Amino acid sequence: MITQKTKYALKSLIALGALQKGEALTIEEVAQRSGAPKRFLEHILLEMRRAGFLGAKRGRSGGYFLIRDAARISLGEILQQIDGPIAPLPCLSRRAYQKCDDCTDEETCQLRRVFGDVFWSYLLLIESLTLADLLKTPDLVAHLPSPPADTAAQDASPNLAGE
Amino acid sequence: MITQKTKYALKSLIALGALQKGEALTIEEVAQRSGAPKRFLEHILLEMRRAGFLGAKRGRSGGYFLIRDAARISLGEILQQIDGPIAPLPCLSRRAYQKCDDCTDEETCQLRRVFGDVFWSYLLLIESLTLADLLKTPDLVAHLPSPPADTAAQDASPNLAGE
DNA sequence: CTAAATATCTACCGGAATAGTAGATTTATC
DNA sequence: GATAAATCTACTATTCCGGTAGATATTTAG
Repeated sequence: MITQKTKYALKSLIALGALQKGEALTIEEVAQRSGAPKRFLEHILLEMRRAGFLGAKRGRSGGYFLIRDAARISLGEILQQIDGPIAPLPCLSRRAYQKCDDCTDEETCQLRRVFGDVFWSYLLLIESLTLADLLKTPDLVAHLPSPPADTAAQDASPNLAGE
Repeated sequence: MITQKTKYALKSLIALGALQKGEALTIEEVAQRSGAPKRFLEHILLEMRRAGFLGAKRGRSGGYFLIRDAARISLGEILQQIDGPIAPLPCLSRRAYQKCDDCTDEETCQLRRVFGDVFWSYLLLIESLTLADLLKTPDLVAHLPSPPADTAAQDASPNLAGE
């Protein structure tokens, strides 16, 4: 599960990404559009400003605005900035690498090997998706009978029934 | 991050999967081989028995043993049984579906769309990996100069540097 | 110059989840 | 019948998540 905080962050980025150049939104306005509690959102927007996604202007008529190209902000980068390290095992994170306390030999650890593969393809995907993808409006032809993601999920693989 | 509990569960399954037909291990023995605290492991093994992965024999000379073919137990199934629903959003889980409280329209929700894609390919991968893959011994040619998973990760994509 | 509107800083807090521990009980074997 | 094993139920300490609150700094409108 992604955290509520991340949800708010993404919704805020979507709201801010939809603005014209030069426009800005106050925390209050972002709160309305994202559904986040204002005082909680303060922390989140501040964090994203420090992460370099957003700029802020203080004082009257101030607000937040996107300062990086939406197509250059990857989903992976956002998730990392908000939730911290995303590797399935500490020994697979480069930014926050940590030896697993019990692990005797990383080179032969089966868990590391298998989760390394999983993580690698996961990373590849979330690094290739960007805020620009999140900004794409659910397009006009969205309701055609052609295979949308979730029905495809049900049909293609019966034993995925769990999730 | 996968939980410590899941780590113990996987290590236990690896230990039990390496046994010959007819053999069993006591909790104590599994604890030694997996590194898990014995009293904690009790819960975990019990859960996996109830999940249908393991069988147990009580009384003197009892123990736990694998009752399903390792090649038929997917990584995804294990993760789900131990940690519960694994979907990134409640509205993407079928077993534990829940409408996101704030979401007005699932069909046009950008978060749902994007994370649906991510989740779908993640599922595909972890459902195709099995306990049998975890049991493969780190093979004899493991230390060749050919691209292992982690160095590949560094080279192929510079801006994955974060994790 | 002053008031108001804004972002920013620091601290705290309740509930849930994680990672265990502990005691008592049942079941099978020697 | 003693012993060794799984099983059941309950409790606990710590950390993380999702906030709330108060005070401060900065800018603009009047």
